[in-house]
Formats: sequence, structure tokens, C-alpha cells
Amino acid sequence: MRGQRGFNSLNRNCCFAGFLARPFREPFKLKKTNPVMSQDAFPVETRRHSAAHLMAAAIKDLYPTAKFGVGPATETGFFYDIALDEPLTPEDLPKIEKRMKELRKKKKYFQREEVSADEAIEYMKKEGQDFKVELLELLRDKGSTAIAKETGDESVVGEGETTISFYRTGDFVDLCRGPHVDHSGQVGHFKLRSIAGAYWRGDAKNAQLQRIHALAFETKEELDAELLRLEEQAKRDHRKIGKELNLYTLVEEVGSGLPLWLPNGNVIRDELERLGKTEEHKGGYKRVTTPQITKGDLYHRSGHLPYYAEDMYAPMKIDETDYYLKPMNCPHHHMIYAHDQWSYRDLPVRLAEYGNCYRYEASGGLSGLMRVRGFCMNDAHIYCREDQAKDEFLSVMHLHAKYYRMFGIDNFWMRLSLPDMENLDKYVDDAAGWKRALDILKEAMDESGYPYKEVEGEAAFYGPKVDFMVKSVVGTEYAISTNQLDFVATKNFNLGYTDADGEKKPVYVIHRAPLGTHERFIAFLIEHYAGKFPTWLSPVQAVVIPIADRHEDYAAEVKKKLLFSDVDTVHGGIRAETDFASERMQKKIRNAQTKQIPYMLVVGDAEAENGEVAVRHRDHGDLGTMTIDALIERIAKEQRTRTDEGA
RNA sequence: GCCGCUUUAGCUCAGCUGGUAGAGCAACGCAUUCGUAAUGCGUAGGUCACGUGUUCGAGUCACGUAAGCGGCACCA
Repeated sequence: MRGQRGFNSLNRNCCFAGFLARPFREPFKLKKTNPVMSQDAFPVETRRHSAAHLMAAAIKDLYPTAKFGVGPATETGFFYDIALDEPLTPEDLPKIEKRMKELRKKKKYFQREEVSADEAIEYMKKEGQDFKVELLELLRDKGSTAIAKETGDESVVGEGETTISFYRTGDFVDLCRGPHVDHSGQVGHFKLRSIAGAYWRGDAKNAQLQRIHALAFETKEELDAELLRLEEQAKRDHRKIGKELNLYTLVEEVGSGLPLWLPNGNVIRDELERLGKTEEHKGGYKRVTTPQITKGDLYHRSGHLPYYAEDMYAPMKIDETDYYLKPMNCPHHHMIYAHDQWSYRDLPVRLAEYGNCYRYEASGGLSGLMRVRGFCMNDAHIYCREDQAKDEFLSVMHLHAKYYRMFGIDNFWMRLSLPDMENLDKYVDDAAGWKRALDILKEAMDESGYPYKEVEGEAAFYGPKVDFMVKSVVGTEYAISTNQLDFVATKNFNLGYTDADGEKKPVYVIHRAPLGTHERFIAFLIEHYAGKFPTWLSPVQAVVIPIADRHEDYAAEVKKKLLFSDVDTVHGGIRAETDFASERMQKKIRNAQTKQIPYMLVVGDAEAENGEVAVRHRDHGDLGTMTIDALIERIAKEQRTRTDEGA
């Protein structure tokens, strides 16, 4: 047991000769056999992962009782999950970072050693590294893939390896597949950014560790650029801009996740809603309206209470009957479909509604308008024959394409969400139904030519779906639009039609919400446009700025002409205001710029005399003077085409 | 929901180790009447998120609640 002592005194010059199959090589030897490679020889992921080890080493140094979880590289850096006796606070980060930099300077070697699983376990047990022991046992009993899947850390060990590789950096020894840089001087530049809770092995039933997130890049320039980028991104945050532009507010008195839409924000809702309604009219949809609360029986029948109850609010009792706030509009639309008899000639039947829904979201998951508890969905349900399902789904995809082109959204990906076939308890159990629905969806997607990625375990309980995934400026991914193929509703609600042969046949139901919910979609648009909405979506499209008090009457006249203009906004005229504050023109221009108002109409003596306006555009500056009619025509075109004009 | 942090005027934020609050912007008033991103002067505005406690004394300390933030879990 002579190695035991070596392991127990893991200080600087100790090696593991006695315990490990072969001793770690001494640093000076490494230096000789491993001449220092040029830094660009390491991929940045290697540096990041090595930096994670370096952070662990620094923490081990500062907090000798620390227990370590996993610490993989991320897209822009790395993190490490750690359990400490006392929780770290943000003030501890600089201290850790400082220690890391000291270690980096010392060029600590990354020493690799291979041992058997049992030896590794014994070592980690002696070290009190409970989490590592658990990982090693999992690795020994279930293999490497299980670890990668469970922890999200693929760096632990390679595929199908039987021996465990260990890496030592300073006082920190970790099981790790590698590869690593040669020494700590090569990890590159890093910045510790945040500290947060994370469940061990990603399971809420387990203990929480502290996760330290860090940025890491090869050069300081890249690190600084990323910090700058993050700073710029933060400026687009819809929560910040939403406040600055008075679009919405969340108040404690109303409740978490229940936004109040202010007049400015409501304009955007109104315009979007009209876009949806117009396109749906052209697409052969009929509009319907359904109530906000509904008897529990309907949700039993739809499958919501069996499969979706934890997302629903507690029922309220009315005349001895349970009523629920509606989490989805589909059961109601199904009832509307069921209200009539349908011939094969009538299909598809398309029912559309901007429907308000309420869903329970865990308090910690709420975020501005992105994740809320009450929202309004651009919903519709298409009832069609099986032979129509593919084409109907395709035309829904084309509607998406139209919207996304219109908004200039191209940074999204499509997720074909499948059920977890091995674990169907979250889904309606009908393997054949799932397969047919999936085949139809895939066929439609393949024919559309739009690329998509299949992801297991994300399907709705009643069918597979295609979600449009976008990232918020803070990097969180959200499904912003969703389209689902439902093969269950037809059974639960006995939804059918009479076919040419006189037989009653079942329908397929397509659930679709290409504009998602107002809340999430507008949150995304705010960030997408950084608050600079195109004219057709701008809460205020033009502000009239009188140069002196004597121009106020003319300014009021201009505003009235704009309000009464024949411009096809949802409000039936240009959204115009006047600025009669006791301020200089310059200040009023500044205020209008800050509010991202597209048109500033400066009026003074000359304009009043000629019946003109001096036009300044938010993005293009001074456009010179033009007649009021010419300006109206310009805005009318922008409104009609939903596209801004150039300079 | 969980871990950690935060909450002071409409907004953004100061306020050291306890001695009953301050700035800038915004608002309002007065003066100014101005030609494309901030005119000057003045006035008003705060149960220091809420509650309980410790203390002679709490914005400051402790506990609880609420809301927000960073993550994790959840995510139709």
C-alpha cells in the first residue's frame, strides 16, 4: 500500500508511482521528450478543456475539500461543476481567476496516465471525490456513452475504452479522455463569468453543484472581441429595449409571467395579428373565437388532463363543476369542427384564432416576454383527409418561409420533434399512429427542401412536430413557431368526414402557429431589430417637430393629415404624433431618434409657408423637404409592402 | 421548483464598518423661440420591495415573503 501515501499527499512534487500502473513522468522529462509545441497546434476546444482543468486545479488549491463533477468545453469557453463546503459568491471569482493565472505562468504540465477502472475508483474514493467515483462506476458498468449522454460531457472518456486515462495538472487529478495542451502556459486567455447552480448529472432529484462558467479563447484579442460582442448583444435584450421603448411591463401586483402590454407594444401586436389574419384569409382559413375557461371533462377527453396536467392551473369550481383555464385552443376547435357534418369535398377545414392561453411555467424559467404564463397564440387547426395532410403541411411550411423572409429571419433551425419511442408514457401510446404521422411529416419536410434536424423526446403528446428554433440574445434557445401533426384528436373527438364511398373516415389535424405567440415572437423581433422596427411595425411612425412655438398650429395640421391619411395601417392611417415640449428642435430630434421613430418631420417658417415638411429619417438622416402627400405616399408604400424604403 | 445573487425617486445608479437618504436623466414651472442627436435656471418627487425581529437607534444586521437576474431542472 505504498501508493496510498502518494495519493493522500497530492502536493506539488508527489507522483503516483506506487499506485498507478506506470508513474507519471517527471515534468523535466516531459519537457525533454515533449518539446514545447507552437500554440496554434492545439484546437481551441483542447485549450478550453485544459483551461477547465486549470480552473479545477486552482480551486483545489484554494479550497482543498472541493469535490468535482464534470467540466467540459463549451461553445465559447468551459465550465466546471464543483461542490464546496461553503457556496462560492461572485466575489470569489477574481480570486480563482488570479490563482489560475499564477498556475498558467508556472507552465504546469498536463500529465497523462492510464489505469484500470478499479484502480481509478479506488483512487478517487481515497480522494473523497464522490462524484468522480460515481462517474467511474457508471463508466465501468454502463460504458462511456451513458456518461456522455447523462452529463453532457463527452470529454470524460473515449468510446469503448476499457482503461481509464487520468490527467494531472498541479494538484488536480481528473479522469479524462483528453487531449490536452502540454502545459498550463498554453491554455490561452480566459475570463470567469458566472456562477450558478446545476444538478449533478442533470437530474433535479440529485444534489446541486456550483457551476462556474468561463469564456476562453486562444488570444486575448478573441476574448476581448467576445466580451464586446456579449456587451453589444446585451443592448438588444428585449427586456431592456422593452422598457426603454415602453412596449410592455411586468408588475409584481399582477403576477410573474403575466405581461401588461403598453400602448406602444400593442401596436406591434395589432399589426402582427392583422398580418396573420390576412394571410390566413388568403389561405382559406375561417376565424373562430373560443372562451378562456372550460370544463375539465373536455380536457380529459382531449388528453390534456392525463398528459398535460402539470402545465395547467388548478381548476376553479363553478356550480360544483371543475373549470380550467385553457392551455391550448385545440379542444375547442375540435368541438367547432364536430359541430358540423363534413363531406370529403369540404376538407380541408381550417379554423384560426388568436387564442389566449395560460400555462404553468416554473417560476425560475420565466423570462421577460420569452417565457410567460399567459400568452396569445397565432393558432389554427387544419382538418384534412390523410391524402391531403402532406400538402397541407407543406403549405404551412411555405407560409413560414414567407413570414421569415418578410422579417429577414435567417438565424433559425428546424427541429423535427419525435417522441421518445422507448419511453412512451409521456405520449399517446399508439406506435402505428406515430409511425404514419412521422412518415407524412418527413415526406412533407423532404419535399419542402428545408433542412431540419430530428430530435427525440420533444414531440407533443398527440403527435410529432416541426419547431422553428431561434436563439435569444442571451443565448437561450426557444421554439418560436410550431407545427404539429395530430393523429389522436380524431379518435378522442370522433372527428371524421363522409368519403365518396359513403364511409365515415377519420381526419388528420395539423396544429400550426407560424407566428408563435405574440409574447415570444415579439420578444424575438425586438432583439432581431434591436428595437428599430420597420415602419409598418413602428409604434409611432412619424413625429412632427415644430421649430418654434409659432409653428405648432401647422404641426398639428400636419399630424392630422397623417392620422387621416389613406395609409393601410391596422389603425387606418399613419401613426403620427407631435412634440410640443418646451425644448429645442435638436433635443426633440434626439428624443425621437432614441425612441426609434422612423420619420421626424421638422416644420418651420419655410415648410408652413409651402405646405411641406422637412423629413429626417431615423436611419438615413435628412431627406430634404417634401410635400405632405409625397411623404404619405412613401409611408403608404412601406406599409403596403411591409418593407422600408432606402435613403 | 432548485442553487446563488439582487431589490434605494418614473428610469439608471451612489449611499464605508448601524446614527432616520443623494446624483444624472425623466416630470413639472419660468426664461429662451432656436433649422437636424442633449438651452439655462428652478420646483416637486422616496413607508429605502414587503413583513417580523435584534438594537437606545435599521436603507445598512438576522429571519421570512414577493419580484427580478445568472444558471440548472422543466419547456406545450
